[in-house]
Amino acid sequence: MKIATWNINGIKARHDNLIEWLRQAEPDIACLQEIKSVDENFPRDEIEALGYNVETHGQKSFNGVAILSRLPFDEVNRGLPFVQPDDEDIQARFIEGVFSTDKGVLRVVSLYLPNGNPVDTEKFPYKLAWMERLEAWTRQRLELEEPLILAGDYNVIPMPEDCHDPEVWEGDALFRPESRTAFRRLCNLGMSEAIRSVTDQPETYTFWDYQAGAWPKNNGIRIDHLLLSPEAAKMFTCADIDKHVRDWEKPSDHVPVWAEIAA
DNA sequence: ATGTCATCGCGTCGATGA
Repeated sequence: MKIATWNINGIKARHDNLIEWLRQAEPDIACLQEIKSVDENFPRDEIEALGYNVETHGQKSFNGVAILSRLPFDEVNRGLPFVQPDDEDIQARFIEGVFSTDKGVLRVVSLYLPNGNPVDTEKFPYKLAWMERLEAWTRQRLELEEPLILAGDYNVIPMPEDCHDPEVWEGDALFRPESRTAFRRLCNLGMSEAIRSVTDQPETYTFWDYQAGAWPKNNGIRIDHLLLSPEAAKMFTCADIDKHVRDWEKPSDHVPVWAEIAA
């Protein structure tokens, strides 16, 4: 089973690219971020025609996540649960789907972690608080001892080798020690990272800025990740990045990342 | 670390977010 994640940077702008990629890559489950659309406007018909069930958690203009799945959804949960009762999450950044496979239950999350810049505004503490909530949620889910995959745009550069020039990223919310530590804490719960399970190569990127010729210069960063619970990691077979998609007409600034598990 | 892009609001561009 192939599970992919892709920040498409707007479903309206990326519709044709998404359809083409689904045809070529044939993921069983595709987690999308930044659909930038309300649920009613998400173009489900053509995607459903390709054999996918579609569940979205959208909002107007910004954010928005979705899961496309060949397997039917047994359960869908929208929004990362609150830690504080007054901490109402109005930003659509989290959706969980539950599926039944031959090997049993499979849980997949599509998440879009807050960017956190500029760091001297309320955006950075919001990012860190969101990561704390994600860690608490994950800790609870791990008690179920089920295959669980957290896929999405984490807006975190885990290590210096995950960017072209670490000095440039010094102080940025994507590379701040607090962000990296929070990501590491999540991994240390027992979640393993799909791409780093198959390669330790530097310059393994998932995002290239639209600006300053970042793509032709390969000035990229690795911020899209798939984290696997121990039960999912046991079934893990391979992972890769669909880098070629960045060369298409009207590309997203992110490319798809995928993992395959024997289920 | 800016050679950009997507979205919205009502406007043919500016603000905003990334």
